[in-house]
This record gives sequence, structure tokens and C-alpha cells, in this order.
Amino acid sequence: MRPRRELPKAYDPAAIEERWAAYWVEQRLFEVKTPVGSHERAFTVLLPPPNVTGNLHMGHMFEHTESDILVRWHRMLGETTLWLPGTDHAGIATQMLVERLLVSESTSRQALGREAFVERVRQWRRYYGGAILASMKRIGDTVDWSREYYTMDDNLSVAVREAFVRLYEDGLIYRGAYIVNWCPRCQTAISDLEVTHEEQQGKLWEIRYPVVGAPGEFLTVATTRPETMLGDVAVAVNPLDERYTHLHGKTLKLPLTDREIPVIVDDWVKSDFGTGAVKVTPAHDPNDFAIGQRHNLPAISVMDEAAHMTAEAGPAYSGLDRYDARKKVLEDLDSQGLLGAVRDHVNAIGKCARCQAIVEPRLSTQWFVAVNKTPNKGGDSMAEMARKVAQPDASGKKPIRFTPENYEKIYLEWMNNIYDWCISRQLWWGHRIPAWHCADCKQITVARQDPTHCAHCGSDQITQETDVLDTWFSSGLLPITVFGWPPPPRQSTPDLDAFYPTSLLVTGFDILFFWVARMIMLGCYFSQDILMPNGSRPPFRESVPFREVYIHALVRDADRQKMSKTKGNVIDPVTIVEKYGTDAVRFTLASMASPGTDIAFSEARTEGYRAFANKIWNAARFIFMNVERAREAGIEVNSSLLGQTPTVPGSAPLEARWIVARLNSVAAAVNVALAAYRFDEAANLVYQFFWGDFCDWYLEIVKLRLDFADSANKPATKFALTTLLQTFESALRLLSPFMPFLTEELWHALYDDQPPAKSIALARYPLGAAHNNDKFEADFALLQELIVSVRALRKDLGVEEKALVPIRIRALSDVLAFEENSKIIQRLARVSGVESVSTMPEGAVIRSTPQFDVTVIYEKTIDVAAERERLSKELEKQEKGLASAERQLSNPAFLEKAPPHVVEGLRKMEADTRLLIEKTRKALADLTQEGPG
RNA sequence: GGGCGGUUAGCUCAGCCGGUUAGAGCGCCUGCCUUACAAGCAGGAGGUCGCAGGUUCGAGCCCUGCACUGCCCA
Repeated sequence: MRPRRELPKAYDPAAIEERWAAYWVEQRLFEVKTPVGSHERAFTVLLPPPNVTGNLHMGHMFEHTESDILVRWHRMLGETTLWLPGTDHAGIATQMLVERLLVSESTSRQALGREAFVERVRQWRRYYGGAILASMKRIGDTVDWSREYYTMDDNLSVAVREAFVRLYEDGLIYRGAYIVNWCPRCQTAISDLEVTHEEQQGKLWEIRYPVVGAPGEFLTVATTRPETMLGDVAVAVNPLDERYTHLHGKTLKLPLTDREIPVIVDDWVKSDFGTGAVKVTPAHDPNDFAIGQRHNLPAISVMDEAAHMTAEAGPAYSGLDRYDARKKVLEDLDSQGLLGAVRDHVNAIGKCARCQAIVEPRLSTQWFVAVNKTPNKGGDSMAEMARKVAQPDASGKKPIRFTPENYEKIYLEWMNNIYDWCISRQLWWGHRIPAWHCADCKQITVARQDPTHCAHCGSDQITQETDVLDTWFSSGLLPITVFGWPPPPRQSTPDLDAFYPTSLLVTGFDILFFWVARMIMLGCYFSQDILMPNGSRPPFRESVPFREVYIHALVRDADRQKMSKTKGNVIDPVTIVEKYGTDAVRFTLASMASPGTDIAFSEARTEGYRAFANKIWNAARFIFMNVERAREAGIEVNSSLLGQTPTVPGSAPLEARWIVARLNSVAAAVNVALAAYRFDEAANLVYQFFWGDFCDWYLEIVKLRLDFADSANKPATKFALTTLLQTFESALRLLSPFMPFLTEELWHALYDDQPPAKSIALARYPLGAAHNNDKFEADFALLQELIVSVRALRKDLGVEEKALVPIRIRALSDVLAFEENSKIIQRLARVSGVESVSTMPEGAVIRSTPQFDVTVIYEKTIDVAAERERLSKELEKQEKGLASAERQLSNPAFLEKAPPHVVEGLRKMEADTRLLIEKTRKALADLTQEGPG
């Protein structure tokens, strides 16, 4: 063993991170060949495709940190581990961005034409679309870059088309006129999920509609959107509302137009809202649309794609923007005396999630997936399948497990109320719908290959549908398409066999419905048709796209505010990474990631974890220094002894037995924590072990053993050095998933650049032994307690930091009396000599535990008042504890009902506390007697 | 309006589905440049677990109500 280089005194992440990041990619360490014929299950994770238009933000950093920790952990457990990266084409976002670019070039997509525009987007994506992928490389994500996918790749596009055609053939895709959420800025339909609702102070206007044939009589309606009245086709009232019974079946004159509209009755109308009479505009409101359907009413569109009034709105309004139209409508109504009361009214307004434009409900013809419909070929509807994933199957297990558990409920709640999914978008960028409209017979031809003739009448007057598919349609298919779907008929593909279902999906709550639910619906639906080798359908639990879903939290700023560009509180992870190092940022995020709680990202914490990295760095410097000294003394540790968790004989020094025991129990606990997605627990365990145990105690004691003098006991020195190296090497592996850069650097250095594998990420993770470590840990805890007591006594007595002082111990345990251990006490508590006595000297200032009393021999007197206060406080606490213990122990019901170990523990506590109280009282009395005042 | 979550030390959070005297990191106070580390070492202060009831031998944890707060859906 000969560490190759002197390490700089302070850890500088910038000096090593880019080098290792590049090394991991260049060496193709995390590429996975498809295992063939293996029955071992691979650990497979599909990365939620980041938006090609974006940059890495804190949310990604967090998601990737958690994913990478799990992926590295599984890989180090020896599993075939595949983390699959890629990007989706983000239809609306990308098109918006490129269109904006075109505007700056004084052109437009319309001027370019569809083909040229699409080519332009492809170009843009090639040059600028990889920002997040580049950042992923920089932060060390161990994905398999050889399998990177892009949803617009040819093979994936073919798959998307195949999926569409199959669903169409199965009767699950239809085209229909519906009210959709229309973004007048993006000029496309968007799904319900892409609309965000905001409360806003608006107004509720009352408008008087004259009753036909009853001069001077009006029916007053209330509306938040007066401009849509131009498209009214009826006024509805509740059938039970007696105020309007006399108007049932009457006709009204629609103001500002020359139309007459009927009064209809419908249960949906709430009598206590507004005036109890609601105008019905089927073309511009989803509820009105439903009423229109029920009552066979026409729908009149008074706005166009850009939310400008159409000719249908009448010559006075045609061409006006919707808000200008509102103003004018109100003015005109007012001037005709038809405007009634105006009230303030808070209403929720829908905005486009992409561009923030106010969404306009719009009647248009769109393509839908019928998620609640039984397919032609039989079997469950998509929604039924999607609900089944959360129900225990014959084996008693749920096909998909959600973490945190409550997301299962949220998921099911949505799935139970799901509507048909609008999958068409009026964009140019995306998968164009493979449907052709026939000019002659008006029928639709849907085909895998571009057709030349109508499948119904044979006409060649066919044109392709101009709409493209919702991006989520293609990303919903990813769990199967990335593995080569569609396979040849009724067969599978090697990748599907090896990797489907994937093991885990790590994602954010915000795309639970957008993406997770769609993957489940589409994944279950299509994989049911992939027959097993024996020709039967796969069991349902093998059809799900992933076995586990882990929903991570949201990263907020230090004040718990959601990060947003408009607030200007966005923390750029790359900036933070450059400042503190990737490892420190990763560790911060991991240590704060307790399930179900959002993270308030704190730079102070990151600073703390940079200090942690530095601590480990310096521990390594110390160790390497000693390896060098050992070599000079002719002691060398063979590197083949490293690489596994050390074991030590019972005859080894206490600190060696202890640190190995700690390593084992911590490693075991870390594995348990990671299995439960408790990143915070896992990180804190490693932190505590490395700093609190290894550095603060073990290293300080091991200094005693690293004696390289000629006169030294060489085998003992060599043993100490070996255990030190083994423990450190194991601890590096334990830490590696959390701090991959630092551990990679030190691991290579430890092996003098001749490590047993190309990367620590390919070494084995410490599992920890289950054997009983409690004895060594308890023995050592006693020693620690003694040392801390002496240090505290020294402070109380005002002993100078450097001074060595003798101590006296009265100990019940022989652990404290061992010759070897007294050396430890001397070094760590700066003691010149340990005297073991059977009674404590009278009047000495003493620290006591049930196990021992200790005093420091020093002439200086202590601050009597402070000491009295401390002792009194302690006594009070002890007495309180004793009282509570006595209360319980004297309660027969407690003795009868409480489990034995609790009663037992409380008895011991009671006895210990009694002893301590006695000691504390005596100390107080002595203090009063002896104290100079 | 419906649903879900949160309220524990100055701050950010744990507290393993009821069990001994409630923990951590950061911050704070005091003393130390002890040759791995001042991004450090050592010692310390700090909490009636949001409020009010209830269940229990036993409640930070379970139940009810209230207050405050966040999120999702309509």
C-alpha cells in the first residue's frame, strides 16, 4: 500500500469532480448489456425525461440525487442495474420556444411552412436541447448513456404510431366535438391537467333578458362572462325554483342580437347562486355544453382560435378581443337599460400551465382516448386496469407499491373520476396523428403505413390529419417503447424480457397524473398482449410498468417559498455545486429528504456538509501519512486485505473491536434505511459514523497504536494500521452513493491508483453483520462517558487546555481499569495518571454515573455557585425521573400490563437514579462545606 | 365547497405505526492554532411536543373539537 500523492490540506471539489465525471462517462462504466436467459431480476429505473428546453434546476438535482443514490446502492449490491436516460420532445414548450426565436428573426412558423418548421425544431434541439443531459453528466448520474432515447427518434415514433393504430382498432380512440381547454396564445387544445386555476377578484353581472310576448317583463341572469352572451342558446332555471315556474317554456329575446332563446329547466342549476337563472352558452363553457347535450341545443361559437369575436357574434363585435368585447357588451347593455346589479365575485380562472394565458373553453373537434371503455377485443378498460395495480392480487401483494403510501389514495381518487383523455394538440411539433380524412366519403382511414387511398371508398382524395399527439401520449408509452416495443406479433423483445416491468419510478407529485397514471394505463394495456413463451397472457402483476413508485418532495427555498422565476428566488444547483461541490449538495438534499416533507433548501446546511467532505479528506490525509510512515518502518499492509468489512478477534484492543462493531451496525442500519427510501436516516447514520465515531474517537485512539519506533510492538502496530485501513475503505464504500466524487478520489488514492475495480461504484456495498455488537459498543460507551466527564471536570476546575492532570476513579466496571484503556483515557482527556481507588477522597469535586465516580486532582478551586447550580439542576431532573418511575412501578396495573422488558428497564433506571441522587446530594453537601463561598 | 398533509429547541427537521428522563444538524455561549482537519477541537445553554378535552397502567405518537398553515381537486 502506498498512496500515490500528497493531498492538499483542504478539500477542493473543483479539482477532482470534472475529472471523475468525465471518467465515468468515458469508461462506459454504467452501460448494461441485456442479460439473456438470466432469471435474476435486474434493477431498472426509467429517468423521467427532462424537458429539452430547460436547464437543470433544484428539483432535478434532488430527484437525480435520490435516484442516483438508489441506483448506485443497488449496483453495489451486485444487481444488474440499469438507469435509463432520455428526453421527450415537449411539444408545446419546444414549439413555443422556437416560435419565439422565429419572431426575433422576423419570420414565423406559418411563413416557413410545416415541414421547414419541423426541421428547424429538430435543428434547435440538436444544438441546444441537451443542457440538462450535460448537467447530468457533470453531477455524476450513473445512467446508461448508450441507451439514451428521444421520443422523436424513428423507432420510438414508429412505436407511438403503432400504439395509436392499435387503440383505434380496439375502439378506444375516437374523434369528437367537445369543449376543451383552449389556449389562445399557444392556439392549441390542452388537457385538464395543463390548466392551473387561480383565484381572482372578478365581478358577477346581472343582465335582464326580455320575455317575449310580455312587454316589461324580464328574466335576470347572472354571469361572470358577459361577452359570451352573444352565443347564448337558452336560459336555464332549476325546475323546483318557484320564482321562475311561470316562465317555463317561454321564450326570451337575447339582447344585442336578433335571436330568441327558450327558458329551459335543469337540475344542475343552483337556485341560490346569482339570480338562480343561468345563461347557456354550449360553445364556451363545459357545464353549458353538458346542458346543451341534455337538451339538444345548438352550439354557437362566438370566438375564434385567438379568442377574438367571430362573425357569429354580430357585426358590432366581430373581430374584437374577448375583453374588449366584454367592455362593449356591458356598455351596450347598460345603454339599453338591460344591465342589472354588479357584484364583486371571487372566481377561479384557468391559465395555460405553459404560457399563463387565460384559457378559453372552446368547442372543437379533438381526438380522445376512451379510458373507461371496454376495448373491442374484450377485457378491462384502461382505467379498470389502472385501478387494479393498487389492489392486492392472488399473492396478496399489490402490483405497484407507492411510497409515501398516501399517494396511492390520491392516485386512485383521480383514477376513479377520470374522464376521456384529449390527446390531440393543434401543433406542428410532435407525432402527427396517423389518420387521413377522405374528401369524398368523409370517412377516416387510420393506418400503420401512409395510405394513398381511402380505406372506405378507395378515393385518392385523402389528406392527413394536421393535429399531433399530446407529448404525454408518447412519454406514457416509454416503459415499453424504450425496450423495443412493438415486438413481432405475439412475441417479446430481449430488453422487455430482461427489464420489464421496471423496478422503480422516482418522480415528483406534479406529474403523478400526467405521466405516472398514463404509463400505468398504457403499459398495462399493451404489455398484456405480449404473450409469454408458453403462449399465455402474462400475469397482471408482470404487466405493470414499474413495481414501485417513489414520489419525492418539492425543493423550496430557505424560507419555504416555492422557487419560481417570477419570485426570483430560484437557486441554481450548478452555482451551488460550483461553490460547495456536488457531493456537499447531494448530501444536503439526501439528509433533508424525509418522506412527505418538502425541503427548505439551506445553503448553511450545504456549507456544513462541505465541512464534512473536508473532514473525510483530512482523515484520509492522516491515514495516508501514516501508511507512509509505516512503510518507512518496514510495515506494509497488503491491499488484498481491503475490500470487505473487517473482522477482529476478541483479543484486539477495545477501540478496534468497537469501531468494527459500529461499522457493522451502522452499515446494516443504512441498508435498512435505503430500502425504506429513508435517505435522511441513511445520510445521518453515515455522517454520525464517519465524523462522530471514526474521526472523533477512533482516529484519536489509533494514534496511540501507530507507534513506528524501533522499540515498538510491530505486530500490534501493523494490526492497528490494517484495521484502520479496512475500516476506512469500508466507510468510503458506505458513503460512496451519497458522495461519489470524494469517495472515488480517495478510494483510488488509497489503492495507489491500482484499485480492484475501475470505480468504487463497482465495488460491493457494506451490508453490515447482524451479529451482536452491543457488548463492544456498551463497553466503549462507558469509556467515552468517563472521558467526557473528565473533560467537563477540567473545564469546571479551570484547568488549562494543555495541562496534564492526574485523576482518580472509583469504578464498578473493570473496563475502565484496563491498562490499555487507561492509556486511552490519558490521551483523550489529557490525564497524566489514572489512580484507581475504592473510595473517593472527601470533599473532592466529583462527576458520577451509576458505573463510576471520577475526580480530577487539581489545586484550583471551582466556581462554587456555578457548580451548585449545575448540581441542583441535575438533582431536580433526577428526582423528577425517580418520582415518575416510582409512580409507575407502584401501579399494579402497570406491572401487570406493561411488557416485561419495559418494567425491567424502569426498575434498573429507578435503581440507577436512586444511586445518582445519593451521589448528587453528597456532592452538593460537600460543596457547601468546602466551598470558599 | 370537497379532500389530504403539517404544527416538536432560535432555524430546518427526526422521533421506526403508544413504553424508561424527547434527538440531530445548523445557529448561539465559553475555552483552545493539541503537527489529519480553525471548513477544526473541547465543554455548554436551549423544548410545559399548536390549544382544549378524551381513551390508556402509560400519549409527542391514538380519538374528538378548535386555531393556524400548506397542498391538491372542483
